[in-house]
Amino acid sequence: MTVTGTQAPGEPEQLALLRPAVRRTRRPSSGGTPEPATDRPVARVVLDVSLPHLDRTFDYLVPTELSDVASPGVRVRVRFAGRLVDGYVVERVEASEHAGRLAFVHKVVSPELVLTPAVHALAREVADHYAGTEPDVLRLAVPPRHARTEALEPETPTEPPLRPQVDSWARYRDGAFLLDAVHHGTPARAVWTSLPGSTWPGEVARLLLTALAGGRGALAVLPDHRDVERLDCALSELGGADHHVVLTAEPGPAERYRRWLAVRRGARRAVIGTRAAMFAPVHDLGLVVVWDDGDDLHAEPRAPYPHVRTVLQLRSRLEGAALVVGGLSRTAEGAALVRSGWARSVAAPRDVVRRVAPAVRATGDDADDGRDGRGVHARLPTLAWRTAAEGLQHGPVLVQVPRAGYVPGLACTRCRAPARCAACRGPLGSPSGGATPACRWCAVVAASWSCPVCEGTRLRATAVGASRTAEELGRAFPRIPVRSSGGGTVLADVGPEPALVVATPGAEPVAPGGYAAALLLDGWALLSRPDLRAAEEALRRWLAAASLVRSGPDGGRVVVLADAAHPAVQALVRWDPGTFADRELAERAELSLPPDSRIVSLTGDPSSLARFLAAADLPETAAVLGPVAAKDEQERFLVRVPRASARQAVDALRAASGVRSAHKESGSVRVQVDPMEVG
DNA sequence: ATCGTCATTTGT
DNA sequence: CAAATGACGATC
Repeated sequence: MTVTGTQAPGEPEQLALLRPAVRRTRRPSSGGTPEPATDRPVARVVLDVSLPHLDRTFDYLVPTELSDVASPGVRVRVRFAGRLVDGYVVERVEASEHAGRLAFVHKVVSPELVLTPAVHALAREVADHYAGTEPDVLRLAVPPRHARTEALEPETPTEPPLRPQVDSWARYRDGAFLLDAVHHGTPARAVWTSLPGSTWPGEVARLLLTALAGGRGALAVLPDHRDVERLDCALSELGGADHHVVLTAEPGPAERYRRWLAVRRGARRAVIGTRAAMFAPVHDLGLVVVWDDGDDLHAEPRAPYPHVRTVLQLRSRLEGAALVVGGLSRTAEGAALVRSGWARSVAAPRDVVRRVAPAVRATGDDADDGRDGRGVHARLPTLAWRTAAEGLQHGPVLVQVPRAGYVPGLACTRCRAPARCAACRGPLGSPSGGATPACRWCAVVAASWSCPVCEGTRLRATAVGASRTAEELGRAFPRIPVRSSGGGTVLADVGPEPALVVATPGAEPVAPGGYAAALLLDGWALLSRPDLRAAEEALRRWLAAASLVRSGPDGGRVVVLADAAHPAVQALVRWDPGTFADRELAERAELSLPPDSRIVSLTGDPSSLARFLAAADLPETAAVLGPVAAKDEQERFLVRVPRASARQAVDALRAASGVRSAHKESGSVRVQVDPMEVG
């Protein structure tokens, strides 16, 4: 349904209408001058205009004939500064505060209520947190309209399921507590470290079904489509297939909108999906889950670059929902939530972990490990070689190789510790052409570097490149089939027969009953990436691959090619991501890095950046690092600020964006709060 | 994009 | 000194 109103009348006293309904024009309303509605004639409208200084609501008069459909939540078209723009009604009120003349709502696009009060409030907070605008967030949160789909027969609602068994959650300390809280609608918050194996989809499914059984809605966000499919299967197996929808980028716009509408209309009370599902308008939300929060797919690449974990944190608070941050590993951010007392740690006791975790050994790529022969023998330590050969007698062997294309960093030649800047602790990089190394954050040149660990003075590049090892492995086992997963072709699963399964991180296929062994190659390169999350990320990828290996005492073997003394490697060998995350958090705090401090990256052309920073009234505690050169003749600054004054700094940067756009300044400045990759 | 405001220029 | 012009900022 579309009803069209007319433009604002040119008459002088269509003012703020402090007393509506008193005004009667001479002409009947058919003549082109609309009558304002008698009941709450003023609509507050969020405009789809992403200029920072216009990031607020604007008031419009509702014509009588639109009064019934112009409810909070509908899409509208309104005249704004001479042009028609899209927007959403977010409120209907008696009178406006606006001193000037109000224009009429031009048209109600559809009576469908697409922007719920909860999502409006969430979008506002997300915009504020990320120094962005609400319309930018709404573009991520509300899918484009598909008129034909709106007209279809609506889905019929389903009955909530009975309460499922606590079951495998009993293996976790505080697992039963968590399920109980979710069932009773208590907004519990947990950072959950899942046991290895393929049990997590069932465990997440039980969480969701428990929330439904308690009469509340539920939402789970996972990094990629394969993870969503696994959870989808688990829900079906537990008999919960009718209660949820899958929101991913896969289906076309019509199907996506159909599923989204089923959620919005309350016909489905649970949502599972990838990133964009974090904004799904679930009714009476009682539980939000983010799985594998360390995966960088959880970071939205469009402005204002919100992260799933952060959005769901805000959401759980706004909507009184329980929050579960889960994964096989644990991020420093997750550890920080536990440490601050905001969330509870849910993990299995050590003896349970030891029973189910595969046996992991580390082997350096140094000569002391001993090598024999030529070709792959020369490039692979004996232990790794033997593990693969023995594993292939019993089933498939997984070989994890890092994706090509990581930016090489610099490390100490002697002890291989990643080289950090003496001035700001940022990572050192080598400008092209092999010139003097310089900091990638603050651009200070490291003319005379010495290693703080071993006092070595020479640096070497830490390039990634040994993926060819996998091909050579294949040639070394001529009768064994080699399956490849990664890049364009990602396999969901492989058979139980012996095979070498070469996969890049995140693309590991599942093997029935688990792999007989896994080789995690190029550990050194992963660990010395010039990124503050390099170690955490390496462990996350290793745990993900190793958890696909047969568990228990007679289970599979895992070999990682990395220094056994490195904390991330020790955490893998001992299967103890919790302790590692605590350590990582403490280390980052010492270096004033996230999540202890907040980092905001500012990218743009040099003159815009200079004016922007001059206009930003940053707190005293903020450190401005840079500039360093970025792509397309741009520069980048990092603003580093302690958590306590982070909000003040972000507000200041948002205000500076407002000033910039109000003055119609040329050029652009991209503001990214807590970017995933720093370095 | 467009409209209104206010300062400045131009015409008598 | 009034009318015309233009720069600027808000935009309901």
